Amino acid sequence: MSWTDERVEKLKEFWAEGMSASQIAKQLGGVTRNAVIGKVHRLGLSHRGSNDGARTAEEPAAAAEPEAAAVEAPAAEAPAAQPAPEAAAEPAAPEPAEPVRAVPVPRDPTQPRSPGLPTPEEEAARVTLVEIEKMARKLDLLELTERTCKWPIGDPAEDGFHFCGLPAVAGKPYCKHHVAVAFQPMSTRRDRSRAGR
DNA sequence: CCCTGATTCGC
DNA sequence: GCGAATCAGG
Repeated sequence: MSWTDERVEKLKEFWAEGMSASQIAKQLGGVTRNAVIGKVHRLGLSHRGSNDGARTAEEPAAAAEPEAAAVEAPAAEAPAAQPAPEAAAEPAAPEPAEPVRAVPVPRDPTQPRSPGLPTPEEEAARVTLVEIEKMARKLDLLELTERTCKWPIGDPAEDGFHFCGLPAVAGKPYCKHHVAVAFQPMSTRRDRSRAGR
């Protein structure tokens, strides 16, 4: 791969957004973080903190690039409710390098659930969640990596919001505990709706 | 050990 | 110009 115009543009964009070199490298593909860093330096856009004379592209989350826009909250799944097929084989599961507020919290353990179906297993899962949360590393958004559990804990809008942060299962965005609750196969759903087939 | 960016230097 | 290897650090 070479530094085409587009790729350089993305590089600038990502770098400006605060992505790490390795993250950018993964995003772009075909390059290593070293390549990215090298290019960044050659472009003279090192210091991210201070904007140089030229105005930098500071699009919050430009919907320009489909790939770039693919920066969805990895925890966008509805935990304990439906399996997330995305984790199966995803080329890109970029870290949220931007303020994520659209994170569907796994449910505040203290809050009652949907009145109607407190499934025994859901109940169990929920109880388990609070247990897991107790041992969470409580990582900040910026501290997340591909090897840390990205299970959100708390309300993103609130103060003590954090992520689980325990070692993530290889290839999945969550730790083994949260994988267990997040990727529950359609189970104990004995309602065999005839309509289904 | 995981990760970060910075620098060097042969290509 | 490029980027792997290396360095220096968290």
